[in-house]
Amino acid sequence: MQRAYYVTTPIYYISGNPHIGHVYTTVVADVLARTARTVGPAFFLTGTDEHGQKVANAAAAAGMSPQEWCDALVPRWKLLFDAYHVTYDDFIRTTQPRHEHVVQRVFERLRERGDVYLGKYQGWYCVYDETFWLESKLVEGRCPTCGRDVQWLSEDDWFFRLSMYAPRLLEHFRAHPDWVRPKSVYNEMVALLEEGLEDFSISRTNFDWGVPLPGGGGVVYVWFDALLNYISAIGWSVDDERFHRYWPASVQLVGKEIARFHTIIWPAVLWALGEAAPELVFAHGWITVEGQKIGKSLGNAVDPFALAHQFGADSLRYFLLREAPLGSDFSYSEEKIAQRHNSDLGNDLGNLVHRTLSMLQRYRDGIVPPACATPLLDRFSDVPARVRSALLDLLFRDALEATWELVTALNRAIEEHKPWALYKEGRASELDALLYELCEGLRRLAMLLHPVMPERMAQLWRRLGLEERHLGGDWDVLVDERIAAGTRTTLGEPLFPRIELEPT
RNA sequence: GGCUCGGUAGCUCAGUGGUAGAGCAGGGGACUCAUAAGCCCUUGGCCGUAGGUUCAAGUCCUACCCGAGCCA
Repeated sequence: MQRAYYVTTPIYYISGNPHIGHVYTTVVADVLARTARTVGPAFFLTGTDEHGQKVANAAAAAGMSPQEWCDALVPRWKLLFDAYHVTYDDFIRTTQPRHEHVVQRVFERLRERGDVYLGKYQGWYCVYDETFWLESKLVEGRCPTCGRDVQWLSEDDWFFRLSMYAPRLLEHFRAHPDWVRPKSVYNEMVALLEEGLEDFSISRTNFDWGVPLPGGGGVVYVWFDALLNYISAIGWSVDDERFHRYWPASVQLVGKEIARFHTIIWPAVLWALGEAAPELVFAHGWITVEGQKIGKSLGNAVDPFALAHQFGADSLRYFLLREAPLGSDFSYSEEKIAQRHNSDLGNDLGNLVHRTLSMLQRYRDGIVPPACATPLLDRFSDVPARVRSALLDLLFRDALEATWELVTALNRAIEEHKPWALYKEGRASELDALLYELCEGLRRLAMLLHPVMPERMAQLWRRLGLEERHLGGDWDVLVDERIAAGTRTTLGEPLFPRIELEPT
């Protein structure tokens, strides 16, 4: 049985509309999945987190049942991911029976094993954040994170014996210093573990929009329910062979605010079930606007559909991967996007494509000349391996910089050999050789950049007269194939037309 | 209050105790296939501050300042 590459995003809480931060996480996962698929089988999971009081409240405010509310919002998320060319293999919703079934099975398993017990849960509760607070944490009697009023709750809930797993967690962290990235998050989690852990409440009785506990007595706490999506989607306890083809996950992407759930609670739960911890949890930073976190309460959320329309989804994908450091916050602006688009995509890459295909059209009727040696490309023969390994290691900036070495080299080759002069002087074989190498170079660029800019690179692939089904295949095979003499190319409009921003 | 990560060119960031770097932006030049693009050359640095260790510190140590976060 071949192990597959398994990448997950967080499931997105469906109390509101998606913003650019959700696009970011999901696009990163998509690039990983697309890259992994060039090597072997891969599975990319995303989805929505639909339980909890906040969803119930939002639905009530809209005059809908919680399920109606979720059903109405899910298509918006799917449309957004489609708009950004995201190729998830599965989209899980925590209200689906397949998920609820697994959640209940997990609870039963933990109860059988004695990993949960019934205890008293009480404290000041913030409905908005769905969090209990100690008296000492309140700020002027209000929620310390959102400033809203809190209410006193006291209920009998099930607790997971998280404290019992602290030594094993610490041991796991020490034995796998790279399993949580970036390092800052790893260090913080180790510090938490060294302070010791409290047991974790996994059920609620104060509201009912959640997975019912088997045997009654409330619902599963939304956070516990949500974590289990990563294994319910791939058939835990339902199809063991399928489950173990994917688990443990290769990469689980999370926002830094939920690193704790994914690197402390999550592995402990998995161990309680007899399963392994994920291989890597990567906590990414936030996309901010002028340094401010994006949020509907701040009124600074930019419509991600509008951004895709304005700049092109692939340009946005490129921008986020090239410019944003994955492990820390990133302040974006339309000026930055336009600048990256114009300099890298328009001037360097797009113009290279256009001038090459234009000369091929002018001098050779758009037909790829006879195959010949490609000494320049041979000098860059290590680029595909470097790009692939950087992408799979989540070093997107490195991957793109390595790719641009090839872009620059091809632009230089044109200046150096001056095909317009070769043409005028009738040096046909030299002109053929140069044009052939340029075409083959473009083909490799389309291959290398396809995970990042799938739509634009598919377009380039078509203009090169290549069969689209080959794009996305094994890079080693693709490199060996080379473009065939006689292939008919098309010039077309610029791939990345320059963007001039309106002065504000 | 304790802790973590960061502070390097106008911007985004690399940097292994051994002559401070890249890309973009800025300035200049030659060219014409091309999206006024590309190519060549180039300006630009108290490496947050102050001490210390060392033959030698952006790099190691201490304190402090600023930013982001975690914990109490």
